[in-house]
Amino acid sequence: MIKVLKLNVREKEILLRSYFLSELPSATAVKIVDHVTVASHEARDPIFKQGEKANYFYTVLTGFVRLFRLSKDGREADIGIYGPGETFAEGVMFNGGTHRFCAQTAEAVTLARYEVDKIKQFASQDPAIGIALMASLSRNLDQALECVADDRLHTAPQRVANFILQNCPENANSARFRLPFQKSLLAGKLGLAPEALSRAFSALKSAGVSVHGRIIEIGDINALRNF
Amino acid sequence: MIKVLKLNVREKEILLRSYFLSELPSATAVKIVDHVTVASHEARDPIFKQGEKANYFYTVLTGFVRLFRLSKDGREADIGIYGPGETFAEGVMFNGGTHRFCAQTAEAVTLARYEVDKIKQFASQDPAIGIALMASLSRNLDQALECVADDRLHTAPQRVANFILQNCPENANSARFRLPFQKSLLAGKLGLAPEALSRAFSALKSAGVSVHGRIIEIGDINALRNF
DNA sequence: GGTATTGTTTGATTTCGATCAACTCCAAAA
DNA sequence: TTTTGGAGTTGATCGAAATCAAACAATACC
Repeated sequence: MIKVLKLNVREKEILLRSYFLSELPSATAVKIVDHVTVASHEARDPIFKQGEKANYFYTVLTGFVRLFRLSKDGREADIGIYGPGETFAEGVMFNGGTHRFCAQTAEAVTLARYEVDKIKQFASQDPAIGIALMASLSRNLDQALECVADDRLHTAPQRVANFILQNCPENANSARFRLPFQKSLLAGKLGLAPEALSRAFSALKSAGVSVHGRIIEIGDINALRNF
Repeated sequence: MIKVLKLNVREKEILLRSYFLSELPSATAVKIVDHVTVASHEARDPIFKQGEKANYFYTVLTGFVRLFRLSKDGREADIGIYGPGETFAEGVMFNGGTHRFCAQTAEAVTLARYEVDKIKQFASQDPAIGIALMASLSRNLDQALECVADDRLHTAPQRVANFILQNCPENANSARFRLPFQKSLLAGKLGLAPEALSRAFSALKSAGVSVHGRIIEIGDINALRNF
């Protein structure tokens, strides 16, 4: 069940700090925010399906969203997980207006929705909007290319190590953080079966990684870099 | 060895028909073309390396270019092959000005080079230029996501079948075409070792695919779709 | 034309991760 | 408290593709 609402103050703030809108002069950003609607989704809700006409693209306000391809035989492959402040499906503005992938909430989620037609119109008038959109597209493109390279070069434990390192500070040599979502979601993001993720965590014990529920502790960050 | 030259008439035409510039009103496209330089590369030339400062992005005029990640231990993973009319590395305009990947020619190649600073300036004045760049970014983003999904969902023979189908007409049920580049390059593009590509072609014999050098013949396109 | 070099195929072996099945753990509901 | 269901782990097996090695084909070079 989706509920469509107006933005509250808190949501406006998140949105203005998002990767997309934070690139813009604040007057421009505020103007765009005025045309945004908020959609509130329950866990496991479909947001759109591949093949559907695309009327919106989205920025996540709270929660996490899973973008995936559904194959003929019903299997799903994740191609991206998007969290607060991240924008997804902006590509539909330029690829014929049809969604190429499915999107689903991983949990309860609130989304900011941009109407494709309106934003297109804004972008054709103000170059700054195009530039902000390009920054978002570039970011997503880099992440996708990074993902291909990571899949092709690294084993499961190495990919998990890379993910952990992205959540560690640069300077310190030990760290601890909490996974922001379920392990099964992380497994999908890394292109692994849940069993393989579990085994990868076990393999990383020898590199000083210990896992308690969603809490990850890293004893020696440098050791992990060379795993 | 790189040679930098001015554009000749033929090259101008290819460029104006490229995915990037063909989105623009022709007056605008011509203005941009005036600021383009041409670089002529030999086979196996590096174009740029990951970590380098990025002064240009590129459209291929002739030949094929390989974009890849180089891992710590010296292995390479292809993340994209770009041919005539295709633009690559436009992302550097928005990600801090550093190349995240390596690019190398697969054979003798001529490239159109866009100066990042100049195009940024143009884009900040004319919204149409930003829109054309977004179209190019979207295209590359979609391809990258498609690649992740294909890697994760399909076996080697299925990925090869998909590639073949992309080079077949929609309507007919048999076809024949010539690979535009070496099989080893195709293997890399599909994330396979050359041996695996060879074996995949063998496996596709049973689906009516026969290979003679670079010539691929498909007896029953529909059969291939369900492989 | 012959020879070196590079690209491709084929065979044997190994490794990684998927899959299937059983079990543990935890949390929410009755 | 007991029960139920979902998430995660562990074990055993299987299959796909990498790797290593060698033969073979095609091409460029002298």
